[in-house]
Amino acid sequence: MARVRKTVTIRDVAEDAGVSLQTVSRVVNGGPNVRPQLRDKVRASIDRLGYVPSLAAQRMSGSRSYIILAINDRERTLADWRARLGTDWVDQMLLGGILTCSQHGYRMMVELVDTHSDHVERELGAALSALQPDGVILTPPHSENRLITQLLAERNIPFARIGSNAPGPGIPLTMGDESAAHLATSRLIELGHRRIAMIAGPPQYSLSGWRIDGWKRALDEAGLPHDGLLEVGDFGYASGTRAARALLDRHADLTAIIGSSDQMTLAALEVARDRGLSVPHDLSLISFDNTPIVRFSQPPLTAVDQPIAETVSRAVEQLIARGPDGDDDAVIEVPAGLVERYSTAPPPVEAPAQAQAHAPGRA
Amino acid sequence: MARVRKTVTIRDVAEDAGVSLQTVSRVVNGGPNVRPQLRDKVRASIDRLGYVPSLAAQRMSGSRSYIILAINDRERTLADWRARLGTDWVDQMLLGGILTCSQHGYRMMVELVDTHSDHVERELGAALSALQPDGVILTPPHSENRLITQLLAERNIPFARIGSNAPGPGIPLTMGDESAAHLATSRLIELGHRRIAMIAGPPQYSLSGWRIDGWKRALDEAGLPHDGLLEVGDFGYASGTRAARALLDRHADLTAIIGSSDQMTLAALEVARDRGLSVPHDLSLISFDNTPIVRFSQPPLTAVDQPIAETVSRAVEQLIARGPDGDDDAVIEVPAGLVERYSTAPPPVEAPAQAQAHAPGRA
DNA sequence: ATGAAAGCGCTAACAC
DNA sequence: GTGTTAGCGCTTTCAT
Repeated sequence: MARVRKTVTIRDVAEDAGVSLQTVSRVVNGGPNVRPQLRDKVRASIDRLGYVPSLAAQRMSGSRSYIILAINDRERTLADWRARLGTDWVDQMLLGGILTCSQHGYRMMVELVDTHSDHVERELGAALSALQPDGVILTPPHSENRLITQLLAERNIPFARIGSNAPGPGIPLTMGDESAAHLATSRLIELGHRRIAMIAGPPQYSLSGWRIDGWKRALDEAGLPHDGLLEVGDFGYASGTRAARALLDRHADLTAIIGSSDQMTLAALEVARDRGLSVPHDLSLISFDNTPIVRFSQPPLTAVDQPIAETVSRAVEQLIARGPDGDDDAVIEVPAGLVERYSTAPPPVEAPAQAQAHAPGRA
Repeated sequence: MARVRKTVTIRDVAEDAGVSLQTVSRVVNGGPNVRPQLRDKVRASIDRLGYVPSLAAQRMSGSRSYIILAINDRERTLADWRARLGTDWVDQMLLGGILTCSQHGYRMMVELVDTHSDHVERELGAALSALQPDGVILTPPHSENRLITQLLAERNIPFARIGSNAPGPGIPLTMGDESAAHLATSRLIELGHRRIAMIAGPPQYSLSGWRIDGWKRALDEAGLPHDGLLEVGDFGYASGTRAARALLDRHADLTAIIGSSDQMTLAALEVARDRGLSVPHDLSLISFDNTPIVRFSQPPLTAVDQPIAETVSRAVEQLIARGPDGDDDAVIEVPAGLVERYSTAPPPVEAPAQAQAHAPGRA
């Protein structure tokens, strides 16, 4: 049994280069006080031996762990993965997170923690103790969970709150939900719509409120009404169905709906189809999220695109740059964009015909 | 500035319980030689203090790192994430991986490494040195990359090869590609098809060949021809378009195509549409992968479902169970299933009408 | 069945 | 500028 090739350690490099451990360490970490000549020599040894510092050892010696931990809601994430509906939130997080982390020599790990559970603290605490991350990224609905933010603050671990702009510890980042909703609503108004409804997300999410605010503001600015035009869902398909039905029942003159999630908007599309309403000719739809499937619905949905990758990337940068101090004040806003597809058009000239028979699609 | 609450270490527990460090360690790791009485006492202290061992320290002291590293092709993965086509390969890996890892007290990390690059060794070597994972999961095309498997074998790190059944080090796992292709083809034959083409994946992927084998076997068993009915793509959309056109040009009597990826099959669907061929009435289509979007095409595609989560889960279990030894022999096969949707039907009674005008969909 | 001692690979603090 | 010393938190020996 051939002896397994031992791991190359800092000691090997030191010997090879004929210097002390400390010098190697300094070179590796770009520390000062190393003569260029020696530095190059050490570098050469490092390359030749293929030395890479052990994360564990670095962590042990009291320096950083070089780990950023991204925390997602366990229940929702698992449900998304299992449903296979193409929700690519986690993928986009990884895209932004892994790339930016690796640029700084960090790694990103993802952890699922249950919000609803009363053992959030245990769960999260365990992850923190085991991993000892240098930074944590919180996503809704964790971003504003007091138990979580307090725990992080107590342990003095820098963290980012995505989808939260509340004061307090942690770096707040948003995707400009108010502006995005305003933008979407304005676009609809521009197209000529006067009755624009919104299916909002659940109130536990701050961004649900921001989107309502943006919608209302655009309506107000145009002197348009919004009473009775708001329904609240839970981001899920079924709630979208309920909401769309209620809205359509209540307002015969409704010509546009903004849904606060793809699933709810897709549900609205289905409700419209059931009622013989053509989208976008009788009813315009704008969605939030812009997950892959809205490009494949009939018609493809106009949607507000959440810049998740970019936001996570920014969060990582902040976490790494700021380190353990806590200048948490300015909210970082990464603006969302509006992707226009085929679910938006000018409203019908007359009120939409009730259940007009229209060209049958398949099914 | 209040002193940050120090991390709870094994020493704290030892003091609290009035025992030695070693005893605590034994309790934590389920070691033998601890009186139940003492064990309970220690456990109580652990709970009270909320002690969780530091991964880094565990790793340092020569025991396991409790990390499983999943390695994906950098280029392809980033392309998928950026394209936002709903490819959920990584999500499914995480679903299977994270859950199974956490059941055993492990964590999963994902790393992107570039196959094509000549610095595979450096890239992968660096990740291994930094992370020192207890196990590695390779996915195609890495699974059969000699540079990678050799490196892993040399370093004596247990690894799983997903999508590879070659002999050699590493635990081989497949998703039964031969059987799946056979199943899909048989189903088509059962429906009455006699001319069944295949658009295969690139030859660098073993599974491309297996799928061809399964298709041929089913054809042979039914006494059906397969000459001229095979085209090779690269899994991408454009290659699917090319292949479908070639196939349709060559065989006026073609009534079914099996595509070795969703993108290629979706491309075939588009080609059929362009030629006025109705799917499934003129042409049946079966896809491989079953990513979310094939449920939303018109019509939704019948597809072979790759049990990625389950396969990764099995890989993790093997890695953890086997440890550093290497009984690498039996191929573990996690069978794929066939999800029947609406792209498959009996072939037309006559040869399909050339460019028959059919009900216009949107666009 | 339990404890004491040594050391994993690295960096911070302090010499020189 | 560079080397030496001490420890990080844990698990291994090895005693007892």
